[in-house]
Amino acid sequence: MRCWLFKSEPSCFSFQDLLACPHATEHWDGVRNFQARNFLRDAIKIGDRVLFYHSSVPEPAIVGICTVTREGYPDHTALDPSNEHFDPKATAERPIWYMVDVRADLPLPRPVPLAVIRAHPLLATMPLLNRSRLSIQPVTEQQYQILAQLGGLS
DNA sequence: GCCAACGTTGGC
DNA sequence: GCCAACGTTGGC
Repeated sequence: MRCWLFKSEPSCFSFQDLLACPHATEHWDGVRNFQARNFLRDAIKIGDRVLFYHSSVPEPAIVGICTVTREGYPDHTALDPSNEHFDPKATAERPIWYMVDVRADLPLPRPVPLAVIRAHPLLATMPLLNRSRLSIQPVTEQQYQILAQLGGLS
């Protein structure tokens, strides 16, 4: 099972916001980092698991589990001049930026704080800890199992 | 508000 | 293609 971690500032879009969407499904748009774009466009597949991380809050933490419901497709917000993520270099023919759709599955019974992740030897290698700009990042199966257990699942 | 990390831009 | 400057993210 492939697994990913998606970061979001809850003041912008929270896990609770995702849960409240119709069918709990929403577009994950607005990503403007090439490495993250490559994951969205090429690597993330339907059915992949996603850990939802809240950043820029007093206690940053992984707070919920999601599933990918649609694979990478052009991020239309890049073409909309009125959108805050507008990119004048993007065109319909060469979209540059991509997004996926995700569905919220369940909140973690016990959110896993960043401090706990940092303190765990097998989690301390996660890009989360030293790649602050990477908002979409891969998680190994082993890391996922550890995080699920720390989060109160299984 | 400060600062570390690091991606992007642009001059050469 | 190198590298300095700059901008952004995000923890604290």
